[in-house]
Amino acid sequence: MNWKEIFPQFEPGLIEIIEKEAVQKSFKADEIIMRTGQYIKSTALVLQGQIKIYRENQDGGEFLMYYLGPGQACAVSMICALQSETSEIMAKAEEDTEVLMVPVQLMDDLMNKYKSWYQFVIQTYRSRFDELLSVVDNIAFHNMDERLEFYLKRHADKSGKKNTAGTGQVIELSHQQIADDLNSSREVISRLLKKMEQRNRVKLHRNMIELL
Amino acid sequence: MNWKEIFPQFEPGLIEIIEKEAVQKSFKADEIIMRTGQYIKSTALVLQGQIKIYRENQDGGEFLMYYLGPGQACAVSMICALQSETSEIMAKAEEDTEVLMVPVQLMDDLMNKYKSWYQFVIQTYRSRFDELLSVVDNIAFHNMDERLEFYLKRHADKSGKKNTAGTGQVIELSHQQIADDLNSSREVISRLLKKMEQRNRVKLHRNMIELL
DNA sequence: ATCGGGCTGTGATTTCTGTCACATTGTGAG
DNA sequence: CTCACAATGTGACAGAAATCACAGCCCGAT
Repeated sequence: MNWKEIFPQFEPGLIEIIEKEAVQKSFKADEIIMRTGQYIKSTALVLQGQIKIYRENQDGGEFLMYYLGPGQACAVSMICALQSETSEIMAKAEEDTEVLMVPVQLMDDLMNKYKSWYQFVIQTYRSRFDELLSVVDNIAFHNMDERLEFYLKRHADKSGKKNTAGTGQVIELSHQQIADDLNSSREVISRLLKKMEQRNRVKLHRNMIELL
Repeated sequence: MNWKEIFPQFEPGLIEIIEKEAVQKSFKADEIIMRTGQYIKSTALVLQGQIKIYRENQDGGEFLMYYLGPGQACAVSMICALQSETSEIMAKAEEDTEVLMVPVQLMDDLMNKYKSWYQFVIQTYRSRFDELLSVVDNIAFHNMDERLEFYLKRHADKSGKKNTAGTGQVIELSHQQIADDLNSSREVISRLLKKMEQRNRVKLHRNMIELL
């Protein structure tokens, strides 16, 4: 795949270095790309697919923070980079995904030499930071029903599937998967979805939710 | 006040520019330094005191995210900087505070010319990002009792007041103020504090809490 | 077709948190 | 000292969410 089209803003010299030093990797849907506590050896540039970034706690709970799509990169690894530290987050492939792994040793050098890389890093940080701010908003100020609506809308936007009639978006997830991402329980999500259906916001099917 | 001691890592050229272009400002305790929605004209470097950074929602709720102390800077303003945007956060002086205001127009230039500034920005982003991750942790995975303990410990560490015997830390806040910072209600905080007192974790006084 | 396992629906119960109402206490201004 | 007011204590209640228990349903493998 021609990754240069995904990052058209990169300068020729930068492209050359990445071409030489980076490794392309593939991940299947649901495969874990980076675990919490793992050492960070490279920064991931997403070429194709979607990656979900989670925060985990000690006793198995996980909480979805945001998505990374083509043209985006993992902010955490760009900065933790400098001092070979361990990851504070977990990354999981949402769909089959193609990723370009750039060794962290290059980070400092790229930052200094290539304006387009520097711009990219700054912009990545800014976006991720803003997204974290909305995440805080969501859990600090909103109940589960509103968080669920936000989750569904965002998922639909990111995965971009339409129903056959083209009249609405479609989400192919079980209630259990949604509950996991929101660090809630299946019953709560089922009940809230039922209420949403009664208000004509969604239509429920097995392993699939239609947004109206 | 000699601010160069607070930022000893800055290079001579950088110090010179800041000396020429930046303005020093004072804020009284509880004064609001930056409001949500306000245009960002400068980045704040904290010289003295403590600043609290809040996320606000539409209906008057506010939620404390983290503190900025001497030698630290507002990450948001360093990045929002580039495209003269409005602030996503609110900053309030916790104590009487001295701040150095650096015009945002300089940001790009400083980043390119001064390695020590670049390092500082990167490090600032990294720290703030990590702090936001713990914030998410806290509200996503913990109940109010644990969040309260975390809040008290952090406040005590940042303000650094000791009791007369020197046997513990002291927090000079009313229950209402704590409730506001945690986006909770006074009664809930009062009750949880009572429970903590029964477990000998704190000793309660008027406008003051002793950590044991 | 049927069997079994993963989804989904639903009631009952409990815990946590927010809200209202009101009593009590501490403290500083006069 | 006394008064006013802010801070704190507490009971009652409501709603959100987690948990447990179990029933019914869909769908693919055999």
